[in-house]
Amino acid sequence: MAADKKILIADDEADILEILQFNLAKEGYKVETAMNGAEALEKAEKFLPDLIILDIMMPYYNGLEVCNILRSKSTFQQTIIILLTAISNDQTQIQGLETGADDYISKPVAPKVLVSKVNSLFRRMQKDAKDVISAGTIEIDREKYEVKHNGEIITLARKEFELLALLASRPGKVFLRNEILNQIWGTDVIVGDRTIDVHIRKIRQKLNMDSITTVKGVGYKFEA
Amino acid sequence: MAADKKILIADDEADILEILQFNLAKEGYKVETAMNGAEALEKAEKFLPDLIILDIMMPYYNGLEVCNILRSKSTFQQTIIILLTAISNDQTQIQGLETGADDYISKPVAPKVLVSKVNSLFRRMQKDAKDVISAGTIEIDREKYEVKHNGEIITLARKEFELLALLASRPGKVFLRNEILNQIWGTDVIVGDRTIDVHIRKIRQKLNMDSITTVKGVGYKFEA
DNA sequence: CTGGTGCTTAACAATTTGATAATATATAAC
DNA sequence: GTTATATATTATCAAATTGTTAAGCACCAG
Repeated sequence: MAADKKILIADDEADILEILQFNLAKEGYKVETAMNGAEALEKAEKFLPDLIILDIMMPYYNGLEVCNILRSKSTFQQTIIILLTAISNDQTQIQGLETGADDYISKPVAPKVLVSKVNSLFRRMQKDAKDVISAGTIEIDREKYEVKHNGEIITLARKEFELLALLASRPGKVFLRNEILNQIWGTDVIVGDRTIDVHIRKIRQKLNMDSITTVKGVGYKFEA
Repeated sequence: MAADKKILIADDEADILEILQFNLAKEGYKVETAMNGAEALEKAEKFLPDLIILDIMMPYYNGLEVCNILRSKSTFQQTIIILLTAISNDQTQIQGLETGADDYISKPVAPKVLVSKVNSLFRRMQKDAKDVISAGTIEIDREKYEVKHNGEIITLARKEFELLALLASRPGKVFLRNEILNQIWGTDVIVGDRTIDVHIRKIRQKLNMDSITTVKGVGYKFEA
């Protein structure tokens, strides 16, 4: 379940660090630790965690500062950040949320609470995350206009991209030629019969795999 | 969590309105509703929502029109706008972005999807307001109007700066040409086709690196 | 008034894309 | 197995898109 997600914990109290580390590691997460703000920043850069837990009260950059610095870097825009606060003071909590933290937990921390919060944050972020279609070894990101095959970026021209995105939007479904024409070329543009074939061919060529199946007399479908 | 953010929903179907309203209110948002375009405009002025959800197909000004009108007023420049579209047609989606919408959701809408999209948009917008963006070796300071590349200060003219800041606000995302025009030149100014290219060229020249990628037929994107 | 800067445009070059035609191959029907 | 039909493949060309350069205008500081 935890699928080797990486977590960085920063707290200046060694015993708390240990308890949290133990409990999260038990869940299957890969955990690194830091004892102050500066170290947290350093390790974050190297370790590239998916989630970071920051104690607010730490030497050399406190938790809020670290959070701020991280959030200003594009690398950490998507990283989940949880703040640990000793005081359940409203001010601090609000400040934390303004800083861009995703959640906060007030000390003392019950390990069970932390673990379940971490799990649920991962679940939530996954849903929220992004507008990408992923099917098998292929990932299609509409926003970035980018297709990845086994992690490798493949450059598709506009029509090719749209065609693939359309087919992949519903894996398994057979798209009639007319359906494809309407969706991608619109109803007022008229193109010859072979045009679709040619684009399909180019996609197959570039993806270098047979993920697009021809259903003769009907249309095409995408499958992982 | 939702910190009394205000949301306005406009749709002519009463039941959809009710479902969405219920789900968003449950999350802690303050929700108002409108059943047509004219009413949406009216309520927007009074209620001053932080986020507006517009069905595209509505009587008395459709969603696209309402979006256009709102965006032309300075009051609503910062307001988040989501379009609801019945058709998953690319054309409509692209038109929506060109009109200045921040996102679109295709019907039928799963309440959970909407809620998480709303949450993530609020989070994203919060980040975008950041004064300092840093991506890779580049640092952009909105307040000082200053760009640093490897610590070295690079002087960009205003339009150049704004263009770079826009692209860098979401590394990886492809900005359509019209999206760029709306964001930087506004909806009422009309400039020639090559203007964007020329500015892009100057930025590339001054930064002396290929961090801005052309996606032919679509737009430009910034990458670290 | 003058020189400099920023913004836009026009004109042209360079590039990429998408569509088509022509031909080959595959598939289903008979 | 042959024929008719649908799709695959390939090369080619026109159209669309972007890159580049230089020039013109507006504006501001000195």
